[in-house]
Amino acid sequence: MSFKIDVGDFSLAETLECGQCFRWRKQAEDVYTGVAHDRSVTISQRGDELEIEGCDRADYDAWLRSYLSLDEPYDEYKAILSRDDTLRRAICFARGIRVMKQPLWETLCSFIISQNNNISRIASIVGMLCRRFGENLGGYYGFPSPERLAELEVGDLACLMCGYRDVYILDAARRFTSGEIDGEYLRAAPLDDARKMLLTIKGVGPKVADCALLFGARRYDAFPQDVWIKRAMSQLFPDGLPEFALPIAGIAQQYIFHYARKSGVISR
DNA sequence: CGCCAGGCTTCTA
DNA sequence: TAGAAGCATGGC
Repeated sequence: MSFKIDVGDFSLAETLECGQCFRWRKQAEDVYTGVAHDRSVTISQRGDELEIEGCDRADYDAWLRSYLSLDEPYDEYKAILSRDDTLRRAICFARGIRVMKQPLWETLCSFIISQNNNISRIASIVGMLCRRFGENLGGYYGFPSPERLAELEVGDLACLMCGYRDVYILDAARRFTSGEIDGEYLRAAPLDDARKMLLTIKGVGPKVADCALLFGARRYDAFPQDVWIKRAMSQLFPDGLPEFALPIAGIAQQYIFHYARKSGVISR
């Protein structure tokens, strides 16, 4: 069973391959399979049409639409950001990118793994983490809960081959389980206070904290700065982003990140 | 062999 | 308090 959805100004490939998520696999050109909300979903895009398998329309309305941020006013966001010529160029380079809304724990854990690592290996470690510790949902696996991981010892994570990040994952899982890390607070508190809460986790610094806030807590004012963004900022925005962009700096961040990595305009 | 990857912790001056 | 070394692993 499958159904179709019309979308405008959206690219499945750009959205899933711009480095914000790690559980989607390309099956063919513009065809991707991933696990979201404990379902294995396959999405194909042809033009402005998505064909969706693995969930029904009610699921789309309940969570998939929001997961892909198809419920967000991107025409408006892009119009605001395009007031700056450089931002407009970055957006035009990959107009179909949307910042997804992923589960907080999955996002935090994935970006802890991401540190000093490359995207393909991040995806491989996350995949292993799910296969080994996630719930078997019938041939595919959910993302393991913090409670599940919190009961493990460091040695149990050796199978992930994630190096020194094993202790970070466990610390995050335990702090999440204990309630010290509170999703509601992260979504509602002033950005700096939310960031401070995340920074108390071992192995979580400013970059990972901002990724968790942007991708996992819908904090569009968070602005993760990795090596590519730092290069892009010094070369394109030496005085920082224009002020009107700051409330949605995180949206701008994703266009800049992709532009910096793929356009060839930014040098190392 | 070296360098790099969506960094962070720890040590040092 | 700023800056550099050290850190696991794998691809090139």
